Amino acid sequence: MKPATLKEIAATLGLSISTVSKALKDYPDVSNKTKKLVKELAETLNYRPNAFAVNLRTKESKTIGLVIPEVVHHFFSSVIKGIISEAEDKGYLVIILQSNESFELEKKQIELLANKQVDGILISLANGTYDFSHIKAVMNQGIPLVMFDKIAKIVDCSKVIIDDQKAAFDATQHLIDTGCKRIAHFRGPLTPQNSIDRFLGYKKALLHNQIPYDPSLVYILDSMSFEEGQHFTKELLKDHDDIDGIFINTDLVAIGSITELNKRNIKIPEQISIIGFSNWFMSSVISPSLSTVNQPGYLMGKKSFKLLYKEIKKRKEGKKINYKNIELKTDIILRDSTKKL
Amino acid sequence: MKPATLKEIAATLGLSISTVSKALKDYPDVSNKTKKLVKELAETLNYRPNAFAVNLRTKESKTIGLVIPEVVHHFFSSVIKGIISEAEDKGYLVIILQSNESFELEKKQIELLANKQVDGILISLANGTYDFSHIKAVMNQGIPLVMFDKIAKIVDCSKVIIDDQKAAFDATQHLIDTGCKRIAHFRGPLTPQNSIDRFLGYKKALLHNQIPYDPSLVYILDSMSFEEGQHFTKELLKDHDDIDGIFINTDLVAIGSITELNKRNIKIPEQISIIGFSNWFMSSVISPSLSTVNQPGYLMGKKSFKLLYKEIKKRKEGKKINYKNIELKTDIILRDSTKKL
DNA sequence: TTTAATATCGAAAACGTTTTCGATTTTACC
DNA sequence: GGTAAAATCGAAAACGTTTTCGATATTAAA
Repeated sequence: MKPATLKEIAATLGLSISTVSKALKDYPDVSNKTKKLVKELAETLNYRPNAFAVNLRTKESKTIGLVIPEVVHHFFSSVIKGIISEAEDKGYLVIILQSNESFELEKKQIELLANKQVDGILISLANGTYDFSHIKAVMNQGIPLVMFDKIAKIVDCSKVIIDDQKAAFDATQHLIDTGCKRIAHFRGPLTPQNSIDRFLGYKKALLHNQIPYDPSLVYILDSMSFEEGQHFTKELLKDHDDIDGIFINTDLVAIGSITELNKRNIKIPEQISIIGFSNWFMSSVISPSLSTVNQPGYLMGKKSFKLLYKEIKKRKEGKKINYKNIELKTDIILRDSTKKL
Repeated sequence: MKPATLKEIAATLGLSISTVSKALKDYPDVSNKTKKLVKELAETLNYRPNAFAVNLRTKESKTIGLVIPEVVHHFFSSVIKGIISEAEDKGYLVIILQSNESFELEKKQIELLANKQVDGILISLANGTYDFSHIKAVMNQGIPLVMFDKIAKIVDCSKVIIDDQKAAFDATQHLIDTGCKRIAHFRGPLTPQNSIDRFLGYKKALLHNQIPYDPSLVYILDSMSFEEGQHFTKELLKDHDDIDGIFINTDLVAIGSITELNKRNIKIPEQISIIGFSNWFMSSVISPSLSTVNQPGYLMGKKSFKLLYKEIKKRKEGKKINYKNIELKTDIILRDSTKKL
């Protein structure tokens, strides 16, 4: 049995399609009597407006697109959850696509979303993204877009981020405050902004405490995986014998590092202190538990959607959109992988 | 600047809308000459078919809906990844909604998806779901639907699952094989099928080894959280002093249990062996690392979409749909929380 | 040169909705 | 009873596409 349409309701009630439509949406120019009639019949026929027709007519789908580097990832899945719940609140659905940290894939996903005519796009950039014409292209098409977490400073659009530099500064400072003097840094790839900013925060903290910056203590990681954490810890121990602290870009890597140090019976934090970044759940349950920077994923998701929602509304009203930057607070979670103050 | 339409291309080329449409889709009844003309102009105008119009006309959106209990969850995010990648391969996009294990929310999400006219629905049921009329309702509307992992036996539809009972049997048997004689079980809530099946597998293994089944050793958990793992471990130790093994429904809970046992300096596995379920990543990095049942989330996502895709195709061709059940293989991952054989 | 076959195109309906604007009817007022 | 105002409704266009079917133009066959 086919779903009911306005035409059918109109026909059985001897009304026109237009009055039926207006009755259901409580237009002032239809009498209460017919409104009741229409609504009752709509109810019994279980009438649902055809979404495709509504989309075509109103030129909006109440759907947004989300592009993230990786789904199986504690931080990003928290963001997803925040976005979905906030979106649902406002009557929007979310299509999720992942770039696998690949520029080419990211480009493809963005185009897919543009072709599907989503009302807006939320994106966290892939590590491999070095060119932003695909982003500018969809923005030129008039599709509202906001970046979160992994952003590009060069692109003119709304963004919601944390202050990566400050967070990294605080993390490094904590290592220094607890007595570390030779502090290594496992950083991310060269391009993503937050990997740059965290590195700068690390450097700044050294400078601020008159500790000489030694480039040989900085290791550039590629995939930010558990295995890389193990591998570069081995490298570090091979290269240096005087390390007493490591600031590591991501918890997952830090956990790899801890695993390796545990294997070698190197005492954490007595011999080497470790501080991570992101506050993955598992950081609280490994041993020793990992001190880290808390990155509010769920909140970031909520804020990102809210910002996008405002832009979607402004666009519909034909108003000018002023890009906004939101910076979320981070804090340091002290656990057992760093010494007590 | 507005996006180009067929009408515009037709106008500037002095053709009709229909021939332009047909030219772009390589219909045989339009000459190569005009095909080339049309395609070139479409290219330069960067023509993209209006998705809303196509949806309305073809009555399909190339979009499916996915309802899961929880996004921030290692197993489910693996499933999501599998679904998304397989769907994209076939030209489908995925709208994700979460039920938060609530029946009411699940009902709402299903209706949302039905109203959006997705081409199909993938669902893993909430713990709280006791009635299935909302599922049957969308199926009666002709929307293909397949269940995965948390299914309901009573509903007649395609399903992809693991053999929970066998997996639980194997896990329990492994405890017995390594010398455990008083084995407790932390199970999930009463309703979900896999929580029932895992319990039955546990019981069956006891029976199979002539170990008496003691109901006081079975604890019914509600939220399957880390905290519940800690809490019920305390309860268990309070209630019994002769436990030498626990089979725990979910890794996250098992990790809570390990944390509690570690805190009390109870040696794992020497005093108490633990085996979990699902193989979350963190299970490999806590200490002691957790023996567990490997549940292939990514593969389950892929298989689920493939099954749904077949049903969508069959429906379009007007053919009858035969529901299928797919059972995926599991295996036991032996780590340090159980004794060696 | 006529006829039949084929190649090429366009008109038009349809998908189901929203919304403007004009037409008709009812009510209020003097 | 007549007029103006308000209330109530419907016709119709529009959104942009797909597809059927009929019309014309071109070619091949006789």
